[in-house]
Parts: sequence; C-alpha cells; structure tokens
Amino acid sequence: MGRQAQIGRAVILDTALKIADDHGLDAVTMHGVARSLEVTPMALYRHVASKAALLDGLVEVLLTEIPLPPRAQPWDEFLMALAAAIRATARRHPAAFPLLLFRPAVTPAATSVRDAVHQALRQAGVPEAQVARTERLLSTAVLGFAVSEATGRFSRHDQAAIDADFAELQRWLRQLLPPGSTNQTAGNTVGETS
Amino acid sequence: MGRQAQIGRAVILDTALKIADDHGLDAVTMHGVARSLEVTPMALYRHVASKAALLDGLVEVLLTEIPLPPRAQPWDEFLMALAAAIRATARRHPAAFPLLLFRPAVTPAATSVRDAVHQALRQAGVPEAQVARTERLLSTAVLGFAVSEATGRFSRHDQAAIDADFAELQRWLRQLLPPGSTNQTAGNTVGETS
DNA sequence: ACCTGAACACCGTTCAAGT
DNA sequence: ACCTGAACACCGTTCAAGT
Repeated sequence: MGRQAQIGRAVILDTALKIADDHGLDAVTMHGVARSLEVTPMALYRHVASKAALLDGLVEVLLTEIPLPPRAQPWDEFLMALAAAIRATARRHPAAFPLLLFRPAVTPAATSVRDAVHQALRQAGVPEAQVARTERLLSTAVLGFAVSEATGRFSRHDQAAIDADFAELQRWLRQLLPPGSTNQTAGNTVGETS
Repeated sequence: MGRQAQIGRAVILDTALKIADDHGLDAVTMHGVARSLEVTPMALYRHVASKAALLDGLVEVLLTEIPLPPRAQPWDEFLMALAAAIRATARRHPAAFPLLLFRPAVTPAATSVRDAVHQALRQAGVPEAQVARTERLLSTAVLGFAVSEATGRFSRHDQAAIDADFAELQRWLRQLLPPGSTNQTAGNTVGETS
C-alpha cells in the first residue's frame, strides 16, 4: 500500500497565503487552493481538517514568518525591532494578517514570540506580576496598528503620515515601560520560564 | 405605480446585526437575512447594493450605537468614558464589531466620534499639529483591545484579568496625554472644526 | 416602486470508489 | 495512503417578469 503524496500541508498553506496576497482573503477557498495545486478539492482534506483549520494554519505561517530580532541588544531596542518586524510582516501579507487578531495565541509559534517579549520585559524591570499583562497590552497595540494599516483603515493618509504614526506608537510604548535599565541585554536567560 | 414597501434598509441592518449576535458573522448572508424577513433574497437588493454594502451598513449601525458621553466633564474622564463605551459596544456585538477595523472611518457617524475626540484632545492641551495623530493612535489602541476581547483572543484569561487589562490600558492612555489640564471641560467649542 | 421566480457559477463538505 | 468523481445544500448575484 502507499502512494506518493502529491501535496502536503506546507504546500497547501503556502499556496493559500499566496492566493490571499494576490487576490484577497475571500479568494482563499478550498476549491481555489485545489485549483492552484491542480488537484481535487477533496484532496486537501487529507492534509487539513477543514477550511477553519486551513486558516489556523495560515496564522501559524504568519507567526513563523516574523523574524525574532537578535536578543543580544538592549531590551528597548529588541522590543522596538520586534514591533517593526510584526508591522513588516503585516505589510507583506495585508489580507491574511488580520487573522492574527481572531485566534488565541496558543500554538508553539505564538508562544515563542510571547516568551521572547516576556524576557525582554523582565530585563526592562517590569515586576513579574505585571509581565503578562504588559505583554498583552503591548501586543494588542502593535497588532491593532498593523491590522489597521493592513486593512486600509488609514488609507486616506499618505505613507509618510502612517510611518510617523508608527514612530510615535513606538515612542509611546517605550515611554510606558520603566526607564533607566536601557543598558541590559535582553534574552540572556532564555529557558528559565519553560 | 407604487406599492407599500415591506422592508427597508434599517430593518435589514437590524436583522443582520441580530443574526451576527446570535449566530456569528458567517451566518450573515443575503439568503439568511432574507429568510429572517420572510422575503426573497433579491428583495434586499432594492435597499442595499451588495453584501459588502450591507456590511458597511453594519459598521454604521455599530458606530451609531456607541453612546457619546456628556461633554461637560473633564477631558480625561470624557475620553475614558468613551473608551469604555466603545468596549461595551464591542461586548454587545462581538461578532460584528471587528468590522470596524476593516473600513476607513469616513461615514458621518465615524466622523462625529472622531471629532469629539479631537475636541477633547485640544482641551487636554495636545498641540494642534498632534491632535489627528494622537486620535489615530488612541482609537487604534482602544479598537485593538475591544476587537481582541470580542474575538476571544484573550479567552484563556478570566473576566477579572481582562477587566484589569482594560483598566491598565486606560491608565496608559491617560498617562500619554499632557498632564495638568484636568479641570477644563471638553466639547464646549463644538462646531469650530466643521 | 417593490417584490418574486428561475437560473448560474461557486462554495464547503460527505460519501463511495479507485489505485 | 492518497486521490478522484459525483453529489448536496448553500451562497452572491443577474435577468426577466409580475403587480
């Protein structure tokens, strides 16, 4: 028994993301993805359980695509670089990115981003009892901005104005964290929370 | 010519919102709304141009449903009350509310909320050149939180934790605005921007 | 002016069948 | 184990027709 698999979960997700990039999220359909792969719609169901599962997979791909900045730098630079990386990913995949706001971040990819932020916040001197809450508010603000930009909520403003908005957001976020511990490097205690 | 209209735009939008509340946004379909109204799907097209237009109408209804707090109070209380009102609306309509992040706020309803915030920010002493930008970041943060809560992104936390998150968010926002002008009332110059 | 009826291309998913 | 084929209920929307 057995037969060479023609497609796999990874190719399906990549194809779906490409369709979203090129033609919008509404164009991501089981029939459409199958058509792109020159395969029957039903062939997909061997690799993804349902369309909802396919969208969950897209979220995973997006999270994995966010490049974690090097941790050997001051915590504030690390956090600002991460915010910029998240925004850049949103701009690369504006149609698919909003999905990130719609699913609780419980997958390994999501956890790893969150843990990195937790580390940086500890380095920043945020009291342990506040670390998780601060991460939630930080990520909500950055995601909110990235999604707003991606969906065109700011579209009546020019690029320069939106860039300045983001710079101001970054200033806000830095301002909200305890000052003065800027010289410490983030992430040199990786693993202590696992 | 002439015939008693059985349905109208308002009833269509109300019905669509009810369906979203009860069965989720995916259940909002032309066929489904028509079924609820005991009418043919095609009857809707006399009152809304397309499904996209129907969703735009839903955004309008949501914006109109946000009760603007009384303006005769200190600007910071006004802004915090407005944030709370936005969050409350999101909680009443969790399925439909995320639509607000997906359309530029150009309708009259959206403009009126934005103008009220602009007024309050001026009262707060925000320099004129910063008013629009500050409003964008403020509304992005509040919308981001409200949508995250509505979509269940925080669902692995209990209600008390999420309430505390929101309280912390409100503290952040207040902190970011110029201090010291708390005794002025907001909105007593309504109309000066129109 | 407002609604119905029939129709079309498309969608997500089931079930049975092929190799 | 992996894919195909036929099928079903449903969707958004067009077009022509009724009153």
